[in-house]
Amino acid sequence: MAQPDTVTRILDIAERMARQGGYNSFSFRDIAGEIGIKAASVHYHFANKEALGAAIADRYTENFLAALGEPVEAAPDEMIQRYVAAYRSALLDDGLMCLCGMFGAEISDLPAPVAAKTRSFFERNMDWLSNVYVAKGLEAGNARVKAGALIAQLEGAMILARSLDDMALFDRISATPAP
Amino acid sequence: MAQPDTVTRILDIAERMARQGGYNSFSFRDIAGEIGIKAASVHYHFANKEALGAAIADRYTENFLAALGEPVEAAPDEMIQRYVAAYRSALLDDGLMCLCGMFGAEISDLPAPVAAKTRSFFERNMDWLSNVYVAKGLEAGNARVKAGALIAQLEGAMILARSLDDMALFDRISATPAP
DNA sequence: ATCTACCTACCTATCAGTAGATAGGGAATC
DNA sequence: GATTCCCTATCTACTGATAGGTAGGTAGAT
Repeated sequence: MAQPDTVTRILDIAERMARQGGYNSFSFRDIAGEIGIKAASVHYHFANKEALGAAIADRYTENFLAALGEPVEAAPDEMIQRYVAAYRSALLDDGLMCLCGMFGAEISDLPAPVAAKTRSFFERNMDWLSNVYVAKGLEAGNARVKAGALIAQLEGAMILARSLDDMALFDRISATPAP
Repeated sequence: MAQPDTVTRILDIAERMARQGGYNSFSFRDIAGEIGIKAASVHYHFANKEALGAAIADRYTENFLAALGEPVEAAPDEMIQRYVAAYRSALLDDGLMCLCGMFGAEISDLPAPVAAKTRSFFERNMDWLSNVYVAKGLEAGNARVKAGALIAQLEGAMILARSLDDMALFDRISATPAP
């Protein structure tokens, strides 16, 4: 079997629940129940809910960026394709919303540490994509807006595809300039 | 004073709370407290939470589409501008997320009636915008994807602008083609 | 006399969080 | 080699707050 350790299982379950229904949709009780331990035992690993929320946002960001590699690792167009593919995988392989897209929508209601990690996800993604667009020849300011436009479109495309229950729409949108 | 009636106040408060933190962030208790009545009295107007959730999604959709007018009311480019302005107003005038963007992110965790209203918001918006793009000369299929791309970008731009606390980013993104 | 819009008073379920006990393992001490 | 001690990971048992929801009553207007 080689079950992952308890901390990993807590993070996995909390992340999955949060990516379905947001910050208020995961609970210590449900997580514990799924693992087969008691809710109080989850508190041994994560002092409180905002610590767990921040932990899943942090892990999500690290994994996401690690999967992307360095922004200058290949030709800019290939890196952009890779960026789109990362969202595509989150949507289709996981069958879930982007965690930070979800938290981003809820940002004004999140505990400060969770909001900060969410913001950091977008800042680091903006930086990464800006570097790609700069490598493609854009001026820094324009690169940043272009980065924002792509991130926005991909987050929105996830929402739209899931709401309309039409996953193929994600691919069609992510290949289309918006305005 | 001319306070709006209780039903309207309930809807207003529930909508505002939902647009901040999602479906799980508004409660009969909080709504009642803000109006100055008891939680049980809110149940007189809305039998249960999913009825209230569906009601705010429905009212939001109707108001949104009413503000847009008919898709062929003016030149296509002007209608697109008007569409962008509707999101801009939701973000900047209200200072809130789009209700259905929020519900769309949470769609897999919503009670069926609320999910249906959310889906309906996007379907009707897709129809409306598709008509604009058709009027602009696009073939129906392409118009639909173009519509999806713009809706996605605007929903995502709201998330991004709020997460990065940079409202000007919304305007820059909504004027920029994404991929 | 009925309807509207509220009320009090309650229910059961769930929430995050805490205190204190315990079983087992490993390491240091005798 | 046995004993002591501590650490880890869990447990039981609880708290106070909050959730959605219900039953039944009531004052005032039509």
